[in-house]
Amino acid sequence: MGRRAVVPEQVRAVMAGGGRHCWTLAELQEGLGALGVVPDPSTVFRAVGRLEASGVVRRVELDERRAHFELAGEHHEHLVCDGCGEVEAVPCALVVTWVEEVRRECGFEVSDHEVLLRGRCRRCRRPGQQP
Amino acid sequence: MGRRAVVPEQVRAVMAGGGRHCWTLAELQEGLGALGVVPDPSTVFRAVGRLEASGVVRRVELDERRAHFELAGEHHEHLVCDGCGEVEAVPCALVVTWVEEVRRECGFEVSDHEVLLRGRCRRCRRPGQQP
DNA sequence: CTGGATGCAAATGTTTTGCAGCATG
DNA sequence: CATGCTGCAAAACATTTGCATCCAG
Repeated sequence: MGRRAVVPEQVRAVMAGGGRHCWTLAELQEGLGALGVVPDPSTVFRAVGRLEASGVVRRVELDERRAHFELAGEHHEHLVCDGCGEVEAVPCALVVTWVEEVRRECGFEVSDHEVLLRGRCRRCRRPGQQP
Repeated sequence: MGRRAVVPEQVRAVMAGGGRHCWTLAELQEGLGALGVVPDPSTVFRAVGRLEASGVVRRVELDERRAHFELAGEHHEHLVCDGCGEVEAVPCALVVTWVEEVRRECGFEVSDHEVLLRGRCRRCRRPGQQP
């Protein structure tokens, strides 16, 4: 019964394959285009919505203008470079201690965290390469 | 020469006075209304823009739907409660050590940070008060 | 047939800009 | 006067929804 959903799996493939840590809807659509698929924006929107509901994809609060998503299994903290705008990632580890302290001192039960660090990446810190 | 800008200072007053940690443009306009001023949304937008440019106000990436702002001097980390939606704040301290480690291990020079913790606040953890 | 995914178009909500008017120095 | 803030209106932009269609079981 019903039609089989194909776009969500393609979106997942794009996110797993690309050299990007987090994706906007437009970037996902562009990535799908590279696979020869050109779905409607609303279809991408709904596909990501389903992936998010099923826990495969995670919403990331990175930029207040557009939504960003990443694969849920790949959670990491984000380093946004003021120079080139690239988004690096580092695995989250130290945050755990911070979370503990918040629970103890504020009575706040943390279930999810997001760390955003802005600054200059190694490349942009090298002189002669500033954008 | 020129007209003296009045709205930016009023916006600043609202942010300094209210019991809120960060403000959307709409919330700022509402706050201004409580002071008897009802400027146009675009005026609030430009006022915040000026305050941000002059370093008085800081943009906070909290929700991807609307922009949030806080007073630059009052930076803190944010605790967003999944229950009531309230935004608490804790002063940032431990983040410094984390920042150090990122610089050392990733070569990333951090100039700004933002920590977002989601979970349940003390009140919402108490049974019988879940929204 | 039936249920669900998809495309198209339009609604929504917020941010952003263009332009004319006006107040202030 | 000349500068630059302000309001009004509209544009721009991304998200979200309604509806008709199409496809697989």
